[in-house]
Amino acid sequence: MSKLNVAAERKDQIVRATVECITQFGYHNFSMQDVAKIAGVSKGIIHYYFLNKDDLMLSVLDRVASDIEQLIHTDMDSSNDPQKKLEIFIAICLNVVRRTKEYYQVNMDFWTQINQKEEVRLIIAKHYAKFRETCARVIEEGMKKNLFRKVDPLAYSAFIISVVDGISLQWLFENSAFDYDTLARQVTELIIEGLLPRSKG
Amino acid sequence: MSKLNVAAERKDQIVRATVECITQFGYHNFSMQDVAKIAGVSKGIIHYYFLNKDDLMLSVLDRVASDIEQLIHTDMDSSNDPQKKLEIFIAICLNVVRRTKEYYQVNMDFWTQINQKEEVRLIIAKHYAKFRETCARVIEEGMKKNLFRKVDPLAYSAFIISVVDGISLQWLFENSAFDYDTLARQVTELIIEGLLPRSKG
Amino acid sequence: MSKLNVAAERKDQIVRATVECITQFGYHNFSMQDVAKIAGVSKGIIHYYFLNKDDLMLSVLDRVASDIEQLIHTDMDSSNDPQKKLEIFIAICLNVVRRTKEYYQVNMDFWTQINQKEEVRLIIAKHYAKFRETCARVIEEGMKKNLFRKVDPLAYSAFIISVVDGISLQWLFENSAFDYDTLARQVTELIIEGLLPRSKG
Amino acid sequence: MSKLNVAAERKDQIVRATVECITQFGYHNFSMQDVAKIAGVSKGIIHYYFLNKDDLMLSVLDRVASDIEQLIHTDMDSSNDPQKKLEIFIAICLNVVRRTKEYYQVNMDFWTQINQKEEVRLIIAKHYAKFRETCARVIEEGMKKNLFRKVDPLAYSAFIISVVDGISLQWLFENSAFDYDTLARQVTELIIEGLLPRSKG
DNA sequence: CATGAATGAGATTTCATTCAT
DNA sequence: GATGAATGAAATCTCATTCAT
Repeated sequence: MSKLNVAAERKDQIVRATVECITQFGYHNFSMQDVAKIAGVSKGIIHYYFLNKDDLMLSVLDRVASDIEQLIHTDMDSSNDPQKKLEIFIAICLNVVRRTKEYYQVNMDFWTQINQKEEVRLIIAKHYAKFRETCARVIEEGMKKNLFRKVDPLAYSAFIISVVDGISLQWLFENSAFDYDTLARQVTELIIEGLLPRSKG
Repeated sequence: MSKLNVAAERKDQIVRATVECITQFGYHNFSMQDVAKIAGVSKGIIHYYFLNKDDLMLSVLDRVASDIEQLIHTDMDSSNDPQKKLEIFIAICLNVVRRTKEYYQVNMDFWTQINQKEEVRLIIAKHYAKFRETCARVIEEGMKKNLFRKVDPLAYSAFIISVVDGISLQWLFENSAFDYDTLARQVTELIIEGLLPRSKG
Repeated sequence: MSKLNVAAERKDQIVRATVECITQFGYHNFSMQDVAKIAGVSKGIIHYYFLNKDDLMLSVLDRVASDIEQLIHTDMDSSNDPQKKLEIFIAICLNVVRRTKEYYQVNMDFWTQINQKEEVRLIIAKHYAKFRETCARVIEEGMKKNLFRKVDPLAYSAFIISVVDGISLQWLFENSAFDYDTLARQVTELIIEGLLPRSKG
Repeated sequence: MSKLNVAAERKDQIVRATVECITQFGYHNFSMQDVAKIAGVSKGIIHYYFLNKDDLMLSVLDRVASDIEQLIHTDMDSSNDPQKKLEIFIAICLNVVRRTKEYYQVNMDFWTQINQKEEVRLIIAKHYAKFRETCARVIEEGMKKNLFRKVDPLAYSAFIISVVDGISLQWLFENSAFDYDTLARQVTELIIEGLLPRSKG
């Protein structure tokens, strides 16, 4: 393995260990020592690959965000029908919190940093912008094909993402508050209905 | 001032200083010393009134949650029309994050604790349950008056709250991502539309 | 009740509460607050009656020491035979640790202070001197009556007290290390034997 | 120096500094800071080598106890005569408090912990059990050789140790209360006499 | 590259003592 | 006499970061 790959491998190893730490001990309850132990490396080497803890955390954020993104893109390309695509998008987003509750929480942990660390805010903002973009392009496609009525694609995307985030949150707080699958079906229907051309009264 | 009031006053003073600390330094970046300085009291007295930092934080959560609740209830009672009431509910919720961005963020900071501290999770869950309940009762009223179509009131409430939470979040991450007022109008319309009786095709 | 009595009563109340605290929480693990709560008085009043915590502790030492002393004197006066008297003395001393294990431990807790607080050392020294004196006077009486052989009364007293203290200690460390009553009988016999006139070989 | 030795050396350094602190400031009147200063290391490193203060204290107890033990064993093996051996045992024990007054006091300081910390009690109990064992084996040897009369070896050992502990204590409280050497000779004689076969009257 | 011993700042918490009421 | 709110010093312990090896 080349030197470059060794470095990449080590960094990955450490980032994964950090994610593990966050999910296991909580965002603010783990030490570099914990990361080192789980990664199976020495404490010193972490500071060789990462400037400091903040730097490491930013790498974690990047990793978590792109993992979720990749998840979505992979599945969405399986259909050509805009409505189907949207339904898949919503379904995947709604499933993230259930399939990888920890990942969603790690992600959420970073939200609280936006006020103190502009860099974190920027990454999250970029991430959400991408999401809206992805969603908006599908809506535009549907509008072009006259399958959807005329709406502001980005605004409607923000609406869609709001719903999935909001539902995920409420479920995290109390997962017996409602039947997740039923609610998922209902909100998907509402979202799609809102896009369909209005029948003349 | 009577002794009883002194205690209440002091507790309030400390809780307010803590909120100030969270908004200023971040949830995990302030010390009891900071609270003491901002509250204008000694470090020791905080532990006289609060068992420990956790206990203090729970008081802060309680305070923030009930402040938001009160805000909503006060304004909602100004109308008798279910649709109007819902519109007010949505408007207020959507305004919380803008009028008191700090409050919303402090509130959000607690979300990340739900995995580590069951007590925090329970308080937040209770808080959201109340919100849904408030919302659901208005929907039920609208259904009874045949103004709304038949829906599951609690599920639809979860949906409404999802939207306002999700929009608020995205706005926090990047408040130039969309025009807040326009989006607010649009999602309100979508939410209300989803409740209105369907016109026969 | 006169003012003087009120003061004495309060002091007694506080000293007793302190003894309770030591036995319950350990010599160094209780606060003035604990004393106040158990005594049923306010924290402030303790400092009215006692200069500070050290002063209070000295009162406790006095109390504990004289309680044990009184216990011994009361029972020893029941006989006139020097040998009987000594046997009673030994029996009572050996019983202190079993009847009031806590008292013996509180007493012991002060031993560790002798290096830091001369005043404590003096009180304990005085206490032990009294013990030896008490014992020595009985030995002298026995010698005068030709019941005991000629020994140094104070030295032999030190020996007697050594035995009862040492046995008590070992029993405290592990009360299943030996059968206490059997050992008590044996050492008593040895002590008395050591005092009896030697049979000519 | 190898890394393994560095750790051992550092631990030893810290334990010795702690003993120094106890003798100088008293068992409960020294801080980790004090230990650090005397050991010439940083505060942090103590917690690197010892889990916490309790852990450090247990190491100190271990150290003190085994030091005393070693002292005894070294000297006792110089004779083969059971009576001589016992006399040496008694002499050494009685000398510990004089030669290393501090050591004896540190040891004593732990006694007061037996009620609060079972682990401490167990170590002390084990320590005393060893002492009795050592002593008992010599007595058994003397009995086998018909030099001593028939006694319960462990019980008599408890008696012997009682005497030396008790004498040591009284001397600590007031070292002018009696002439130590004279008393030492007297009690040794009494102890040995108690073991010799009784002359028929 | 890699280790882990070492540092020292800083956090939470406890508590004897004071003092206004 | 009596209260208990308030203080502030001090203690233990954690941990990111550095650096000699």
